[in-house]
Amino acid sequence: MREAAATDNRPYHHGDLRRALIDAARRLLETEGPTALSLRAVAREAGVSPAAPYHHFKDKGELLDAVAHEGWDLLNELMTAARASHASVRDKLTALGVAYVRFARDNPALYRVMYDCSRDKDSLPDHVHAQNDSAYCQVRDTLVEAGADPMDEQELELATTAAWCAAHGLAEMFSFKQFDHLKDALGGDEAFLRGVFEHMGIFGAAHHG
Amino acid sequence: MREAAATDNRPYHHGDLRRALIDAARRLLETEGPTALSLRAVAREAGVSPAAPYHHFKDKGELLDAVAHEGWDLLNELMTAARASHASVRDKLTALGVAYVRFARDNPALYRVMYDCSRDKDSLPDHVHAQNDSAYCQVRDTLVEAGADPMDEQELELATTAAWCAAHGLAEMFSFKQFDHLKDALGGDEAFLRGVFEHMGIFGAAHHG
DNA sequence: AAGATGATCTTTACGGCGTCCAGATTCAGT
DNA sequence: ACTGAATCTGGACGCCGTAAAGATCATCTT
Repeated sequence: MREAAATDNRPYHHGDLRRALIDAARRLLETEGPTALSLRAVAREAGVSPAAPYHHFKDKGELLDAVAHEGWDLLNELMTAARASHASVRDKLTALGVAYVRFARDNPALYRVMYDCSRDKDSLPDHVHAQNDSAYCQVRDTLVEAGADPMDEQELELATTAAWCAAHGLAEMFSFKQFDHLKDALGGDEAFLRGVFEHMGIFGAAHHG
Repeated sequence: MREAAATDNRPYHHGDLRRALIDAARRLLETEGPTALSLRAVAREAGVSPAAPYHHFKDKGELLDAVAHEGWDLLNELMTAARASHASVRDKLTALGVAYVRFARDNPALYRVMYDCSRDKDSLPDHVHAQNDSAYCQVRDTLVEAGADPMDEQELELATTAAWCAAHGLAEMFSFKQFDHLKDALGGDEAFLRGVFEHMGIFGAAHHG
């Protein structure tokens, strides 16, 4: 299987295999789900031998880390946009929570990889928690805007952590069919989200009534 | 618990292999972690051939389902006890939340299996959500005690769901080392838990000053 | 220009996995 | 005691992650 075929423009050395592998992994993740995401399948999808990825990633875990990294970046972007597109502090908080859960709903496999990678290391990636434009910091800063005392660091961290936990919990519960009838009764996913947030006293969704 | 005769005494037909397999799985889960939990390893631990489990479980998933089932039962028991051992409604709610997260902290591998099995089916087990003494119903009933209107079914379900999500989110975040400094600053795991719950407006942990 | 060097990719191989199948063994009902 | 069903073993298949050794190619040195 040398070069022979003129149509097979793939050279022996792939241009940017690292990039291609990450893309292939994300493609597989969307189409086949997380259980189908084997290193060999990714290599196959990228049109390369099963051992090729080892020249770009130490092991399967490192490839998944790279995929997860892009997931966190995307989430950070979405939350930045959500925060920016509302005026009042209350609306910003709600929008942040809704954007978070919506991301998890729209990218369930990616969301899972993001937390699975973190769990394997007992640690979230730095750019999720520490970095300035991280999702964590966006929530924290908005809480300060909302009146939290930035001097009382512990309370502020607790409140941000509480918000993060609440959003993550809702994101994971969201897909269970046990809540389908509630979603229907309330008139859709979005209303369900806001309804739950209302009761969490964190994301302060608009209360009706 | 029936013992597995390690000597040559073992009869061809195991007494209760189904039971022994579940116990072996739980033993492996505690000692080796969730990644080491293969069907073959479980069979090995139970002193039986790799194909033997197939006479008691359709596939690996069904064995995990059985393990998860016992996990939910244990969680239900712990929450029943937590609820019963406090007088005031507020203390009951706090105790329920703390018991939940404590269970996840003390049985991380089991907790993981419980939700992985559910996610694979997009559905929580019935006896977790519907059954009368389920964890869900315990929280819901306590919320009614706390003054929630049982006639307003939707609001009650939303509040219970919010509590569930909050507890699950905290349970999953708990192990990340990002929060270690907060735990230390607050004086331990327990204080951290209560601190977060305080901000969730659900489990109504001990009032702030 | 020629050759050496190192990076990249392939081939092959190993052990472990989930699962199926054909036998061996034992139990239960006649 | 005989028969049939239930239970367990041994072996096989194709997948997986990973490692080692060889093939191919880009680049740097001279």
